[in-house]
Order: sequence, then structure tokens, then C-alpha cells
Amino acid sequence: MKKQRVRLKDIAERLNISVATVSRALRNRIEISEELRGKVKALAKEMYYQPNFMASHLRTQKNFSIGVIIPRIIHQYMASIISGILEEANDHHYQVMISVSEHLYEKEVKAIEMFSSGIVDGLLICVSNQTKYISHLEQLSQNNIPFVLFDKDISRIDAPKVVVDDYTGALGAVEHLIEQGYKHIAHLQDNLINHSSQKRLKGYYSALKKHNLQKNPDLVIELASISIEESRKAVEELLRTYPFVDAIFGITDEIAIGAIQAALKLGRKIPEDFGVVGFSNWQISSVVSPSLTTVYQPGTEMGRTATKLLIQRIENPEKFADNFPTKILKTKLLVRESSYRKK
Amino acid sequence: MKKQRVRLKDIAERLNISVATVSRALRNRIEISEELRGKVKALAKEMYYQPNFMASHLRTQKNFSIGVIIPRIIHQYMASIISGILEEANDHHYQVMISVSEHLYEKEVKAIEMFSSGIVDGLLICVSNQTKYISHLEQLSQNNIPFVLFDKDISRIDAPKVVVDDYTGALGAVEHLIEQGYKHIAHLQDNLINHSSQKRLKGYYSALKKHNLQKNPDLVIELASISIEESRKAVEELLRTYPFVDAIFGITDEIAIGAIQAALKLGRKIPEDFGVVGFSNWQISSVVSPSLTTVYQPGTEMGRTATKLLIQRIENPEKFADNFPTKILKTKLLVRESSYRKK
DNA sequence: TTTTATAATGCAAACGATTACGTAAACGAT
DNA sequence: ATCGTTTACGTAATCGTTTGCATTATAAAA
Repeated sequence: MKKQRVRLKDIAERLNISVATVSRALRNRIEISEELRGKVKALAKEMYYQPNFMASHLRTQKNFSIGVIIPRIIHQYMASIISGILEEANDHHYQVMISVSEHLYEKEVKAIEMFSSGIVDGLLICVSNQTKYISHLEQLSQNNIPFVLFDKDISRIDAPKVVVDDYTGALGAVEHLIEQGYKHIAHLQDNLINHSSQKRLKGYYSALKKHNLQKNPDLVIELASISIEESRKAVEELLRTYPFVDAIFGITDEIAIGAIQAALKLGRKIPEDFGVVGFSNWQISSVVSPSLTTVYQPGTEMGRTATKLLIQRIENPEKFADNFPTKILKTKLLVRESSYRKK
Repeated sequence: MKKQRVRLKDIAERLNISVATVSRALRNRIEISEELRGKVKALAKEMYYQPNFMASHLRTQKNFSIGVIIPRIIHQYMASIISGILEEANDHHYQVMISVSEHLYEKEVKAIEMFSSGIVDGLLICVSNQTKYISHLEQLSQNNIPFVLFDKDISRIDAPKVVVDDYTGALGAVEHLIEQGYKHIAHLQDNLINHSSQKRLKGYYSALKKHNLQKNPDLVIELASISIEESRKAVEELLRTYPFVDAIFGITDEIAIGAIQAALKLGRKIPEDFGVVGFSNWQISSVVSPSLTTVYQPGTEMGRTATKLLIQRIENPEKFADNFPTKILKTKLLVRESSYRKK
């Protein structure tokens, strides 16, 4: 009743030849005469033969699949990274398995263990916000499982990395505000565990210093969580306490949008007497009114680059035995209405 | 040099027992004495043993992984579906492999072929816009590979399906506009190949009919592609040609936002003299100004439901041999500024 | 003591593909 | 006729687990 899958053996029996011959014929080995190769292929097609990857992978110790571990997926930037990963993987005939850690360290460790069981040839990892220990990553190195870190940097671990130039991106964003004439620029960010956050903060400080603006620790606000509402509340409070603040650099677009809403609510004119810049270039940012100036992060490119690096490492282990490149992708400032006062 | 992976054999040799015993001990079979089981497990842990899934899957013909085929991923609604899939799969200890068809029929077929090679136990499929033929899906049935269709419905194919109630959703959205006093409601949609689009169009017509409003084919616009710009252009033209139009039901939030922009540009007041409703509840919709009334689609729930159905079908093939359920998820109208005129 | 039941373990054959090695036939060169 | 090559294929081991069917030891029953 239940139709069995067609195996090499079935083809072999129909043609009265050996399984080995069928295998070789299908993979175009020259040792098999052209005539027979043709016959085998024709019959395979006719019988809808599909190779059993489980078996061939067990034998060859190769999977043609890579695992991806990310903190969350409902997030435009992350979705664009995944998109890049899928594209690049597809180009190289690799399949992609995704696991979401939900920013929980434990889930991250579990995912890595799960992927360490031979179902993938390598791993693409974006560590969670909670990840402070790295023994699970070192375990991977010891088990000889190639992996590449992306987006979030963990400086202590020795592995290929692909990150965005947060420092320069933030620096440019804040310099732009300064050039537009804003004098008292606040910075809203999430907790500082995150490496990117730290870099963006540094960029912010550098820009102030470069232009001889005083840095005021009260103008750096650390939000408990990243959301429009949270940011709106914080900015309202900030503007009541320090009314002289005339611009905000938000660490994400969500935060920047919250800032816009708060400023509008308090009667500020954007960009005339209040400027806002965000980070990431979510689709929202071009649609809100006023449209949001933001730092574009090349998500798709990051996905592609990380995947390319991983596949190279998988297919050429010796070559990458000791020198692990860190690719730093350039951001791009997209100037829109929220910060551009024509002079 | 290169450290070998630890196998059952390695553990067996260290303990001077057979491989079979180790295998059974690790899987908690009662035939093995508790004492020995303990010893084996301890040593396995000590040696960092990770079972080789390739081998065990080959033997058991079971993968604990499912394949997902979607048209694209950078799309909030789709990302939320994926998120639901990943959650549910994770709960049942399944892994998820994703393939993107980019709305190309050929890529969809290729993906299905690829997944038919035993690397997944079942498939979750959201067909592309271009998919008119279904032989590739029938092939799956014949090859005994369980699959579930989600989001996009193809009525001709016999399989479990999970869809959203587009008809009722659209009906409710348009009725809401009517109740708010809008009289000349236009509808903007994409090409009609899509089943959902057709259902939403029907809902639109039904609402008009129910409230004795005349249907005017000129007020149903078919866009070449879905984007804010495309929609803005179309709506501008529409409003110039038919100035009496006072509301728009857009088939997605993008289209609705384009409509808002066009209406504002032409000096219409929203919601006073112009109403707009979208479909999907993207994050954007609550942030634009005026905020957008829209029909919420339960993406995460759809992902979870489809996955649950698939896993049931995988683990209980007989039970689902002939009766394939179609789950229709309820939408929910979220009334916001773009359509709510207080009376 | 012999028989029988029970518990605990080993043996070896799968799963389906790949591949090192072996072999038979055909051919040309000596 | 003999030998060496080449061509074209077959044999069988292998990848790491799982599992049906022994097998052995131990205990209980006769």
C-alpha cells in the first residue's frame, strides 16, 4: 500500500546491474560507459528517484546544510539578514536550519548542542543579549565545528565575524545633527551588555568631543526595554527636566520614533527646533511623519557575507585554520525630514 | 590532530560492553540494569558524546525536522508566521529548514524536490503568487510526504490547510467604513491570482450589497505591484478621476498607507472626509499618522497551528489518511484614527 | 538435580549510499 | 602466445545507530 521510496537498489535490479554502477552513473563518473549512464539516468527519472540524503550524508560526512542561531526573528533587520543568509546558502546549494534563542542564554546553549550532532556542517551565530559566557562557543571550536559570528560581536572569542561599523555609524549620525546646528544632543539606548550599544555610545561621545560639545551624562538615557512607548515616556520626562535638549540620537528606529512622538506632543517643531536620528532603517522610518533620518545597516549583505565566510571555512578548513577575518560592513546615513533643516 | 567525534563504539570499548548495550542504556531501555545505565550515561557525558543524527535518522527513517517553503521572508506578517512555526516546532523538538521561492514557480518546484529527499519528515508550504499548476504538490502526496498548506489557499489540492478568514475580515472592514458614514468606498488590490485577494474582494462586494451601496467596477483598482509608491500614484489618479470617492479599503497595509499619503497630499482630511482601512496590522500601521485602521491577521497563531497539524500528520499518518481539516483563523478589526469619526 | 522462566547483555543484520579494491574482457604491443 | 593496459563493471566494507534474535547467567520451580 504505502509506496516505498525508490532506492539505488531498485534501479539496479531493473537494469540487472550493481548498485555501485548506478551510483556512479548518476554522478556522471567516467568509469561508466556513456550508453549505460544514459540508460540509468533515464530510468531514474522515470522512477522519480530521489537520493536519500541521510544515507549519503552519513557516508560522506557532509550535509550541505548550515545552522543559524538568532535571538529573535520578528525584527526587520534580522529578517533581512536571514534573507541574505538564505540567498547565499541557496546559491551554494546549502540548506538552512534556524533556531531562535529568544535572548535566553540557556536556549542558545541548547541550540548549539542540538546542532553539534552532525546535522549541520557549520553554524552562523548571533549571540543573545544575555550571553556573557563563551564556553559553549569554545566547545564548538574544540569539536571542530566551523562557525561564524554575525551582528553581535564578542571580542574574546576567536572566530570569523561579520559586524556593522556601529562606531562610525553613530559618529556620523551625531555629527550630522551637530552640522545641522543642534547643540544639546541626548542619546537613548538599551542596556549596555550589548557590544554594538557600547560602540554606538562611543561614537556619540566622539562626535561631541570632536566638535567641542560638552558631554553630559544626564543626557544619556538607558531604557529598560526597547519599544516606542518606553521611549516616548522617557523622552517626555527628559524634555521636561532638560528643556534645552534639542536633538536625540536613538539607538534604534523604534526609540527614535518614540522620541519624535514625544517631541511633537510637547509642541516641538521637527526639524525646526528639534532633531531626531535613529539607527537601522526599518521600513517604518521612511513612512512616519516627519520621516526619520537613520543609519542604514546592510542586513542582507551581512547575511550573505557571513554565509560566504562560513561556507569557505567549511569547504577549506586548513586555509582558515588560524587567521579569522573580521568583516566590518559600512553603514550609511540616510538623511530625511526629522533632522534636515535647510539653511 | 583533528579530534574525532565520539561514537557509541568508543563508549562501548571503554566499558568493555557492546555497542547495542550502550545505545539502549542511553535511551533508558529497561532491559539494561540500572547500574550499568548509570555508568554509561556518566561516561557519555564525560566524553561529550553527541549522537549522530544522520546515522540514527537513516536507521529509524525519522528526522525530527520539517521543511518550510515561503515566497519571501522580509515581510512582517510572514516573519510572524515563521516565528510561530519555530516556536511550535521547537516545543516538539523538531528542527526547521526554510526555503524561499521568491514567488517563482520554478524555485518552488526545486525546493519541493530538494525536500523530498528524506531530509525532512514533512513540509509546510505557502505557495507563490505564480503557482497555477499543482502537479508538484500532488507528487508529494504520491510520495507519501505529509504537508500542510498555509496562508495561501489552493482549493483544488487535497491537503490540510490553515488560512485566515479573508472574506469575513474584508467584510467587517468595509462594513466598518460604511457604519462610519463613508459612502463611496474604493478597493485597491493586487493581481487576482491569489486566492486571498479574491476572498477579500468578495467580502468587499458583500458589504456593499448588504448595505445597499451600488458596486462600481471602476472603484476596484488592480495594482501591478504592492508598494507604497505604486498605491500612492494610483490613489492620486483615482481621486482626480472620481473625486466623490471618500474611503479606501486597501488589500495590505502598504497600500492603505499609500492611500493615506495620496489623500493628504490632495488636501483631504482623515478621517473627517476620507477614511482608510488596511489589512495585516504591520507595525507601521500603528505608527503612521493618522494611525491606520487595519485587519489583524494572527500570524504567529497561523504558524503554530499549521505546524501542529503537520506534526500530528507526521506522527499519526493513518488518522489523517482521508479527512484533511481546513482551519480558518479569525481576523480582528483594529479601529484606529484613519477611519474613526466620532459621532 | 533438572527444567523453566526471567533478566541482562551480545551478535549481526539492517538503513541507503559511497568507494577502495578486485576482476573480467578487450585491445594492442612485444 | 604472452604480457601489460585500459575500460567497464562488480564485491564488499563502511559511515554510526537501532533492533530482532540469540545467548548467558541467575533465580525459581519441579
